[in-house]
Amino acid sequence: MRRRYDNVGSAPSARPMVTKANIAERVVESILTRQIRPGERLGEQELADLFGVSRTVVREALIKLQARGFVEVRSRTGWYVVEPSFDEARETYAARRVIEPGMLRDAGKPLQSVIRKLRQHVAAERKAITSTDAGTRSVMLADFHVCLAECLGNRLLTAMMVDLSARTTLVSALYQSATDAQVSNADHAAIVAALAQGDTAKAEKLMRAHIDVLAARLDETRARSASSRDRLRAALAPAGVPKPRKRPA
Amino acid sequence: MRRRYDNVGSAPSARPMVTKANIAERVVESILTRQIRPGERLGEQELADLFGVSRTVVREALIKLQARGFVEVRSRTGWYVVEPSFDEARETYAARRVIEPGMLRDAGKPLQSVIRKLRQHVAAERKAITSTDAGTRSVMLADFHVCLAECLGNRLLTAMMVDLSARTTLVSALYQSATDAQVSNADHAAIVAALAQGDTAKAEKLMRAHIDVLAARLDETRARSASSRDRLRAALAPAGVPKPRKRPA
DNA sequence: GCGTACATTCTTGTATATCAGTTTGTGTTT
DNA sequence: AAACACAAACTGATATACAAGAATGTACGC
Repeated sequence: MRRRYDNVGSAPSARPMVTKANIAERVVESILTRQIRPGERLGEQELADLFGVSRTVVREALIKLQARGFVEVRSRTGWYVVEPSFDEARETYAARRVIEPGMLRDAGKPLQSVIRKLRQHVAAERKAITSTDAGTRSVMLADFHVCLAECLGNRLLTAMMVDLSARTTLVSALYQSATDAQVSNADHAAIVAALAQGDTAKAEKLMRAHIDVLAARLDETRARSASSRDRLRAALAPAGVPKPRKRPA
Repeated sequence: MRRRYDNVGSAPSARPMVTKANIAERVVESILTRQIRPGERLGEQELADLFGVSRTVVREALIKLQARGFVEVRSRTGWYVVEPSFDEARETYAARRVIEPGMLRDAGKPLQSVIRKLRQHVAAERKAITSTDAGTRSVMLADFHVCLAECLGNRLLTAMMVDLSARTTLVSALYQSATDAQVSNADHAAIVAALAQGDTAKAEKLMRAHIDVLAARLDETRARSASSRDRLRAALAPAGVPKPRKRPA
């Protein structure tokens, strides 16, 4: 029988000793990389088997994610990644429009080290854009905003930005086509530049514009959901669309 | 044996059918009314007995509260209401300074019904001030900020403000003496007035000043904690303070 | 008297068992 | 063939059992 702390110390790690924090983290990561889409089902037993723990641990992880607004539970039916409504999608960007420029406004003259770190991030973004992996790319772009919060040194706001990032990814999966990474990267660079020269007002303005551009790309008609119901509605469009012929026999 | 849904419909309610949402809600309420102080212990079994449910339900409620930053768990020792550090206290106000004026900025010209509701709230505050109950009073004042978020119609930001309110209460319990309700109420009134005449810029400014006043009242030396360790440090001051004489016997 | 080892108790952490609602498949009836 | 009734399987919700660690009280050795 496998002991509990197999992988502590120098043990060659039988299995990675999964905790509920790990599970929650992995789910959030998968949301960010779009490996998990809105509406996707996350069964307790399924995850328990996958991670090799009891349903209890999985359940507690899911409850945490529920509190952060990433999943919801339909009683005796299943856990599902949330599918923000179009209204909620707008509210997500509205919240970011409130918080992010606000952070910059109160930033003061950032330290040299902060500027450096942000520049590094923007450079990393640029490099990532050439990479073929669309997942990495969008994670990188989203992470800029978290990085910013982190750099400005408020843990509360950073946590909020982490959650807003993931939520934005979900929203984007539902209501936006692929975003232009080049443009976003340029925006980020401009914001950092303004910050570097101490012009927080300008940085604030740029950030607002940046978010508005993103929000403007919300497309209500898109809504290609992964949930059975909404996906159905999209697939079984009531009229106008040419349907494939019925199979002869 | 008691059936599960005794209290639905017109049943005279054997017991109130407590869910984990109820428990979490009650704890937050108690934090807001300062019936529960930072550092206070919340044993799983204790709460389970109190609410008449199993530890499982209590535990899940606590995990939710943990995700919202209200409680923390020390392994195999117990759950405790968080005691924000002085830095975290400042960050709490910093976050509010970012979010609340930002909300007002993006508010646009609020609807007449919104103005009315806010005025009602401010009036209710004024009335509550004369009440002797200090708990009700501070809950009311804190709720203004939530009410504002709610009125401006962003559920995400509202949820954030709810959590920030509770957190502010905890911070206040640790690092602030009783706040001047009169002043706060007047500030709120002024903000609503500015909002009513469509001057969001002014409202924004007033809000920033209001929060700054609150934040300025943070007193690091105060820190009268309920946690054993910190309370000890305060009680057993190492030197300088006159100590009561030893008992003769 | 003092310090340490040990045992007891208390608390959370994890797993399992049981309960109850939802969904879905099937057979029956009309 | 369609509608309905019913039953079986599946899933989360809750309670309980047990394990493991932390804190504390106690007895022992010095």
